[in-house]
Amino acid sequence: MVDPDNQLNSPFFSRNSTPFSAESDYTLLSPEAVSAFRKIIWQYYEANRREMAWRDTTDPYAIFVSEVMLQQTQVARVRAKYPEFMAAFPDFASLAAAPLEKVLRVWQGMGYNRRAKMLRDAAVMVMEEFGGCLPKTPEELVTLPGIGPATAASIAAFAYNAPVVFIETNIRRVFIHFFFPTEDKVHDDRIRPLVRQTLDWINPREWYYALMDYGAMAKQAVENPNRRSHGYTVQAAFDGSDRQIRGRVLRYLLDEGPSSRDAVVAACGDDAERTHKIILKMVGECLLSEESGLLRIA
DNA sequence: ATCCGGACAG
DNA sequence: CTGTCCGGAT
Repeated sequence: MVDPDNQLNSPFFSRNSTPFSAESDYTLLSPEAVSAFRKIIWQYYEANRREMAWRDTTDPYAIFVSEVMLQQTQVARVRAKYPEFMAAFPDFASLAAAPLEKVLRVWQGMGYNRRAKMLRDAAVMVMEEFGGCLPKTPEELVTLPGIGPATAASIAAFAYNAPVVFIETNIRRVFIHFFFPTEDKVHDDRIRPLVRQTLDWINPREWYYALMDYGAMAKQAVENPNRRSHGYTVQAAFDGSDRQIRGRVLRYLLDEGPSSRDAVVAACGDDAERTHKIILKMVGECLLSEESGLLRIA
């Protein structure tokens, strides 16, 4: 599996040993590897724990907001926005009752604006279908809009200290770095059993904080191991992209209020036909609506 | 100029 | 399974 002459960053592979329990079984870690791995992660965490407002609480709403914000968004940006959002919408009831326009206004700068709509819609669903109480199991949580497998499991782990197994980018990076140091196109299906075997079943909440902090550090320390994950892709440039136009359209309507489509098209893009299509798509997503000739935040 | 990040629709 | 969705940092 591993070229013994390769210089490896992972401490788990040497000339004559691997962290796995059998030479032909790369799914079962040896007990020694499990405890050595845990020790590395815990020791790092003890010395380098990252402080975050949403780690100081187990309020399900606070965790829920933070996890949606953290989707596709780095910690630094969430840190800056989170207090403002929580002050504006302190609980499920206030978020559920808020007009989308108000939510998007607070959301500005976070990007991927559909998240803000789904977050508000999820709050409505919590109020109406779960009696104002966030469900506890990942199975129920994924039924909420904007909550996929990773976010559902994160919420279960952080709000309820549930020993769930999940993978997000920091976790993936740690496991690829330590256990697949020379492999390419590593599937999450190969990582998940290792996450399960190394999980701290008593304190999954702190364990996942520790894993994520280590993973965030690891992308600075070594060439990002996630480039060797199966799903890794390089994104198209932002400049000149549809995403950029969408961002402009939204900001224009927030600044100017309901406007004619022509005014928005003129202000937000060079190619009128293209901008038109983008606007129509946003209407299709119920981010915008159009009535009596005026385009507005839905 | 390049990098980073989960959900969802087609 | 593949393409789409944002913006700040570097």
